[in-house]
Amino acid sequence: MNAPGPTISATCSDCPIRHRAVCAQCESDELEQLEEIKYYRSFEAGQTIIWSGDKMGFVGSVVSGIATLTQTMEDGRTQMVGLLLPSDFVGRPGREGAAYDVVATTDIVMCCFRKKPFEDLMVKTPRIAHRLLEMTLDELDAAREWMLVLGRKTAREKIASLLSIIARRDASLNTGGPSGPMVFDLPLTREAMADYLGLTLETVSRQMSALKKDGVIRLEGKRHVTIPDMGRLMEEAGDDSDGGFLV
Amino acid sequence: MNAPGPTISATCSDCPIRHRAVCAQCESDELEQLEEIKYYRSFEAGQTIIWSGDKMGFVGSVVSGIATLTQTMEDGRTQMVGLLLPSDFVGRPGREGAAYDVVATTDIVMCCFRKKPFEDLMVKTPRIAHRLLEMTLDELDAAREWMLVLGRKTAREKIASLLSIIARRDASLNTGGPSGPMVFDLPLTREAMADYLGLTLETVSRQMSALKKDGVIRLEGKRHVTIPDMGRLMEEAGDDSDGGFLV
DNA sequence: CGAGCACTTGATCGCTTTCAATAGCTGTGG
DNA sequence: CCACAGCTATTGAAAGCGATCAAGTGCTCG
Repeated sequence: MNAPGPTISATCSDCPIRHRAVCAQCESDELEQLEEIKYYRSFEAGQTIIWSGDKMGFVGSVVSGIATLTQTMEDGRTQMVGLLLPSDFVGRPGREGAAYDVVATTDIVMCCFRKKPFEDLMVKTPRIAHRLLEMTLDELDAAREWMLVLGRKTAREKIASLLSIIARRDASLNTGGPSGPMVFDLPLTREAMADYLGLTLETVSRQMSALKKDGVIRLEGKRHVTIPDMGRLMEEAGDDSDGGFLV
Repeated sequence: MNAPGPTISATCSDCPIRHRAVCAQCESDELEQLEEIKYYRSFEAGQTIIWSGDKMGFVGSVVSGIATLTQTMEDGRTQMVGLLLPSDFVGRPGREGAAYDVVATTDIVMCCFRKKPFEDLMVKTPRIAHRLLEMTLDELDAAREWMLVLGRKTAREKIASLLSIIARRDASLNTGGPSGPMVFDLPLTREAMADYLGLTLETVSRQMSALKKDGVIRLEGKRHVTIPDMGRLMEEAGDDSDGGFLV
């Protein structure tokens, strides 16, 4: 089996993703019902959590760590189609098989629910279904934003877009305001960035170097990134610099 | 105002999209409630139905015709992020402004619901919320499929992918089985195809000519397409030819 | 110290874009 | 009835960007 991590505190009220995950709107009695069908699983960095096409026995939330959703063509070309961060939901109620590979990028902890009981619970508690709809609509928006990046942006703009997305998400989890320079660690290898952006890893590397040379980003080691001027980065991404969050 | 078409029969039971739209799972009493808040609107080909950023007063379903969802960058580059066919849902309950431009590609009829009453109804009737979740999950799958096309396929594969998608959707609406050659009219201009695929219209035109020369498709006029061998087209699209619908 | 891995950098190739000219079709008006 | 504008689509030639092929660097771990 796979449970490399230490024991995890099992009460929902202590849960770090309590107010952002699929259970966010649940009342305490509903939480108790969820608590009965939930269990935690840990995966190590690099492990495949779910294989595309396999039967899925569970759905669940990412508690900590990062995972990716990828599609692969017969000849091996791959495209990442989702980046799963803490509180993101995995699995599709109502479908038997998985449509994508889910791979742990870092060590990861998931809060899993057996699929059938979860589906039953969804019918009984509209708050869960409602929250899931909300999250799915957000994911759809993110996917469409990404289609613009994939279809119409240059390599340089793609890299800048990815960096600005990671920077913003990091900011929303940590310090409140994007005041002053932003600093974070890239959670992805160059290859994973390439799979996300529809590029080769060589091009990713070249554009990272170019952005560094032009002073748009600063790099310490390969992964530690500093953004001195967020507005500048967003210009490079081809986005409006006045940070309009989706209207 | 805009109502070029003839009067439209207003009873849900006669509705051509009754069993596929957001109302598909409703019982007759629920339909009656929907009937009270619904109204039809018609738009002519080329008309913009909703401008990105505008306040949306309604949500609704496409009854007949085709519309597109597009995003535009400041410098004018555009990417289509959705293709709306009959029964598809437009609008996002719970959000004020529109995130994308919605444009009628053909003359189109929509079944609209005022947003606020629809949102109230959604809370009261789980069947509507459930169906909307189902449809949103399907759209998310389609968007992710499209991310693979945009990120990793060649121009030739992109064209073949688009043609096979249109051919399959057409088949599911019309005759039952994909037996023998498939015939349909392209609902999109070369430019719209290019916006869908992240290509230029010249490249679209060249690849259409190439597929025609190689016997993968036949063309009469600019828009009337015949697919002699669907398996061949799917190979050209880089998909498995044994028609596996998403596992 | 050497193997393995992630990443960087260089040189070349080729696909898609860009720029440009032309064809075919439809509707309008002299 | 034909000329012409306006639009969509096709085709050609040249340029550019990212992919591909190929070394080489730097780090970690045994």
